[in-house]
Amino acid sequence: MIKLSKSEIKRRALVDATITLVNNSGFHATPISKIAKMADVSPATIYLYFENKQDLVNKVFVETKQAFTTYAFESYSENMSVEQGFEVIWKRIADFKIKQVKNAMFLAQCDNTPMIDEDSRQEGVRYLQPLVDLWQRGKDEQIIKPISDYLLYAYSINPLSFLIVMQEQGTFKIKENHIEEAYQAAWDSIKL
Amino acid sequence: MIKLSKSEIKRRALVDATITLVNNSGFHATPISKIAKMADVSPATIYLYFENKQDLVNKVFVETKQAFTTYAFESYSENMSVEQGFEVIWKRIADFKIKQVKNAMFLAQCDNTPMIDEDSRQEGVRYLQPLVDLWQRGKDEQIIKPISDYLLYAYSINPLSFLIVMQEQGTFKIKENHIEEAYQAAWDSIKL
DNA sequence: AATATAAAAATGAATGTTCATTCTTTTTTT
DNA sequence: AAAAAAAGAATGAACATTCATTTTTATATT
Repeated sequence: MIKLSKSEIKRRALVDATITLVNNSGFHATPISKIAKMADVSPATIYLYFENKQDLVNKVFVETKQAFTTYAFESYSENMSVEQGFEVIWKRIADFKIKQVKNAMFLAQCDNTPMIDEDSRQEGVRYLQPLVDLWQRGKDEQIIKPISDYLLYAYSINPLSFLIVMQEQGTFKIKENHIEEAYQAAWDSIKL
Repeated sequence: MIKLSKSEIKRRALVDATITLVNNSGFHATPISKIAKMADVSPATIYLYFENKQDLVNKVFVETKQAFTTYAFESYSENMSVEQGFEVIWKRIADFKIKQVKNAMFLAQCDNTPMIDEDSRQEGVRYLQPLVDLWQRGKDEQIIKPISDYLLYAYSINPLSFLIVMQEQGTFKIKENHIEEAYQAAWDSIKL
């Protein structure tokens, strides 16, 4: 267990409070004062860690996206077959979204909202490069449909976000067997 | 051409301004004063048409969702085969999202954000009933995978939202042939 | 048809609150 | 005892909503 410095603990509390409150009320409906209170810190202290409110949310977004993709590619290696690679990545993504619902919800809101600055949004996209590369290989080897990466993403990865949002809104509960079904649907829609 | 009353014209201008500005900046970052200005109306006038800012956005959401589903089911009839019915509905939805990007964007933001009150959100869901009924028939006739409606939606309908959002963020341009590809991927992922 | 009058619709300015950010002082660490 | 970190209160701007008037519309009367 790595010992965190006091300021690192504080910073994480801020990041965590931001995610929780933005999930509940949205970015602009969440006052700095509330984030400070939840992180048990003075409002002024936030400005020692971040330039301003916008910088705070941008950084929280980029860091969360990075944590997400790191998790997603954890058990993937480039010398796997395309099908195996995709399965491994897909299932890690599913795993992340189910185990870290809060973070997944936050990312979903960021992706569909003008809340994050364009630069940070772009940075978030770049972390997905390994998946894009895998798809390219899949197209070259004629294993994956020769369609745009956006279509591939829309049909194989993005649906999970929708399911998580639905789950959080309380209308739908994801069960064990759903994951396998969802994976099959994902692969069916992109395989050649 | 139906002649609209003066107040109906004004109301529509308000609805339209709301959608435009919420798309650009998000709900809480959009002041009533700006909506009023864009609709060429005094801020006070908004309160003659809507109870308050929250009521405004709730109503705009419900009405836009209704317009969307009316459009979606326009050319569908219950005596079509399951496959034909699905194709017809799917393509109308695609059509709506491409031709009415602004409205589609707005709905996507509403779906992923705590901006809309729970009641209005629920009301929006109810309009999709005909599609749910069609899926039930498809499952009974063993044409569609026996999986939850949420999974079916996630894999066949929702991906379009993602594509539209990407298109609007300027990273991706939907082309004619994409639609057919996307439809195939949608059907592939839900058919038995 | 023209005018007068009442009702309705719309307005711009005022109000009070909320909030991001800054400033000065205090506490903690080195 | 100096430097760094944190705090709480103060500041000023932005905003949703309301209020007192003005403008427009509809109706009635000549």
